[in-house]
Amino acid sequence: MSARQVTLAEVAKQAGVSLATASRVLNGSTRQVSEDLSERVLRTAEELGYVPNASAQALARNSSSLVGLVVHDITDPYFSCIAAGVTRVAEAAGLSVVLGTTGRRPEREAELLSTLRAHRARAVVLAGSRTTDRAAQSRLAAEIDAFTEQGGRVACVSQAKLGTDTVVPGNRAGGRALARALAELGHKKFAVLGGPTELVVARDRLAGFKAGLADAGIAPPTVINGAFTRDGGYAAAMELLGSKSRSTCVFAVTDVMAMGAMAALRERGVRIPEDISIAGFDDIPTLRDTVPALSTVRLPLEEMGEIAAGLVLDAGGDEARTVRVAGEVVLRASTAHN
Amino acid sequence: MSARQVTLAEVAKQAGVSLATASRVLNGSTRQVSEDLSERVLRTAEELGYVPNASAQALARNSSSLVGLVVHDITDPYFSCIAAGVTRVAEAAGLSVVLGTTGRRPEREAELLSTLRAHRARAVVLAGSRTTDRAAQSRLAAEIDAFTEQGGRVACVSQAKLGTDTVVPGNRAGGRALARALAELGHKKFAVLGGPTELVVARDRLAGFKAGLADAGIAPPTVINGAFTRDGGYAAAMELLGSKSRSTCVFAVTDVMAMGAMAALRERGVRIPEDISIAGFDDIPTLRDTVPALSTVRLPLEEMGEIAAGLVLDAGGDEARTVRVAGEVVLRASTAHN
DNA sequence: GCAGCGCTGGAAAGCGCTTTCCCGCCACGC
DNA sequence: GCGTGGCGGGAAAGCGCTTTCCAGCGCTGC
Repeated sequence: MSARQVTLAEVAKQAGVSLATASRVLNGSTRQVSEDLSERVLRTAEELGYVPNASAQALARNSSSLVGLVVHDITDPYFSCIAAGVTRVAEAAGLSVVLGTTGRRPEREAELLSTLRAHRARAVVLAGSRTTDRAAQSRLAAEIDAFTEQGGRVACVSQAKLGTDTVVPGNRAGGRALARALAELGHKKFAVLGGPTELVVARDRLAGFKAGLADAGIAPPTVINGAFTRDGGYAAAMELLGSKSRSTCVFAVTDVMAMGAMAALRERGVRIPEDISIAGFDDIPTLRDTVPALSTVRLPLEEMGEIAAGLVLDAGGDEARTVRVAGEVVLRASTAHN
Repeated sequence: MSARQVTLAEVAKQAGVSLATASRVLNGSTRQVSEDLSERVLRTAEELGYVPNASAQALARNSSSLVGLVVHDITDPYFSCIAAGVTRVAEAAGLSVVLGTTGRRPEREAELLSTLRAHRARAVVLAGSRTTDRAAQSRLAAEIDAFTEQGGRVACVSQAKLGTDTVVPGNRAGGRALARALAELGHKKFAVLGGPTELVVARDRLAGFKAGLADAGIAPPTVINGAFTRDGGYAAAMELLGSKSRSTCVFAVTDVMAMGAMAALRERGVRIPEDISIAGFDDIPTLRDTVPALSTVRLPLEEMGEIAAGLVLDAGGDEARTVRVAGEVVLRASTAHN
C-alpha cells in the first residue's frame, strides 16, 4: 500500500521536460507551450495518473480552491437547501465546499471562520442567522476582517455584516404581507410563535408581521418565544394553548416550527384550520406535501445559496453588495377564513 | 487590505526562538520545550494573531485535516442527517468536512474522490448509494484504491465496497420485517414503489420486502420503479393508480418517495389508510409530524453518519470493518388493518 | 575525572508546486 | 550583417511549515 503519490516532477522527468513546463501545461498558465511538448506532458500525466497536490498548489499560489459554508444545522431543511445552492455553484466553478456547523452556538461561527482562514479558503458563505449576542458578534466581525484582509471574500445570507456581500430575504416584508393576507381572511386575534429573541431573522419576521397587523388595524399578537426548531414550535404552541389567548390564527416564524406547533395542536385536539389557522415561513420543499398544506411565505432557498456563492466567487468591486430576494405569500389549506 | 498573513517565522523571530521551537510549541510535537520559551512563543502567537497555514502544514506533513463527505443531494433529509452525524464527529476531532454532491450522477462520485485525493483528505465517507452501473463502479473502485494507497481511509454508508469500512443498515432485514408486520395487519395484495433498478439500496429493500411477503405466504407485489425522490414516488403512485392493481397496501422504499406517493393518492381521492395503507423506509425526522403519521422502518441516520466518521477516523486495523445497524419497524397511522 | 547519556534548542533539508528570471533561438528590419 | 524583440524552455527561488540531524549542556556512573 501507500505507494507514493505521483508528483509533477515525475511527470516532467518522464515526459522529458522541465518542471516549469509541466506545470504550465497541467495548470492554466498564461504562458504558451509548444504543441508537442504539451501533448507529451498531458499524455504522461494521464498514464501516471497524476493528480496535483492541492496543498502544494495552495501554498505556492497562496490561495486554495476551498469555499467555506457555515450553517447552524445541516439537518434543518432551511440550511440544507441553501447548502445545495452553494455547493452547486461552487462545484461548477471547480471549487470544493467545506461545511461547518455551529450547532446554533454563535461562538462557533468565529471558530469556524478561523479554521477556514487557516485553510486559506478563498471565500466563505455564512448562512447562520445573526444574533444580538454582542460578544459573539464582535469576535465574528474580527474574524471576518482577518479573513478578508487575508484576501478571502465573505458573503452572508440574511445577516448584513458590515462590509460583506449579503443576500437578504424579505423577512420583514414577507411577514408583513403574510399578516395582511391573513387579516383579509377575517382573523382578528393573532398569536406568533417567535424564535429566540436574539435571532435577527426571527425578530425581523415578527416585526414585519406586527407591522402588517397594524396596517390592517388589528391588535398586536400574543408572542411566545421558543427555540428555532420543530421542538421549539411544539413547546411554544403548548404554551399558547395553556395561556388564555383565544387567537384564531397563529404564525410560526419558521415552517419547521409550524410543523412542531401543528403536532402540538393536533395532540390537544385542536383542528387545523377549523379551530385555528396556522402559517409558517420559508416554504420548505420537503414539507410541501403535508396535510393540511401549510400556508407560508416562500423563499427561494436554493437560489439564495446560489446567489450568495455567486457573490462570493466573482471578485466584484470593493464595496459590499446586497441582493434582496422577495418572499411570496402562499396561502394553502392550513389557513381558513374566519 | 490584504495585510500579509502572520507566519510562523515572524512569531519565532518576535519571540526570539528558532522556527523549530516555535513549530514545536504551537503544534503538538512530541518534543519537549522549556516552560519559559514555550510560554513566550504562545504569547507572541496570541499577540500577532497567528493562524497556521493549513496548506503548508498539509504539505509538510503530507496529510491534511480534511475529511470528505460525498452525498447525492444534501437537500434530501436522508443525506443531511448522515451529514450531520459525520460533521459532528469530524469537527469534534478538529477536522474540517468537505462536502461533495453528485446530483445522483454516479460518475461524479469518482470525480469527487479524485478532488479529495488532490486535497490529500485524510478520509472520506461515501454516503451515496451504490449503483449497478459497471463502468461507474469500476472507475470508483479505482479511485478508492488510489485514495487508500495514498494513505487515506474510505468508509461507505450502505454500500459495501471491497476493502472499505462500511456501515450497513439492515435494508433487507428491515424490508422483510416490515412486510411481515404489514401482512399481520391482514393485507394480502401489495405494491412496491421501488427506486431506480440500479440502486442497490432500493433493490435490497425491495428484495427484503418480497422475502417477508413470501414468509407470510403472500403473493409477490406489483413493483413500480421510479426515481429515488419525492417526485419519483408521486409518479410511481400515479402509475400504480392507473394500473389495474388492486393493492391494499403500498410500500415506498423511501419515506421521501412515500410522501410523494401520498400526495398522489390524496390528489386522486384515495384515503389513507382507509382505502390504501402506505409505508416508507428511513423514518426521516422532519417527516415525523405528517398526517397521517407514516409507518416506516426507522434507521438511526445521524448515528450512521457518526459511526462512519468514527470508522474512518480511528486508524483501525488493515481489514475492512463492517458495522451493521438494524432498522426498526414503526407502525403508525398510515397503515391500517385490512 | 571522564565517557556516556538524555535532553533541549537550532540549522537546514525537504514537502510539491508556481513563477520569476534568464537564456537561446528565430524572424525581422535596417 | 547585425541589432531587436518576441517567444518558448529551463533553473531556481520561494510559499510556510515539519522534522531530522547535530551541537551543547548538565548529569550519572564507574
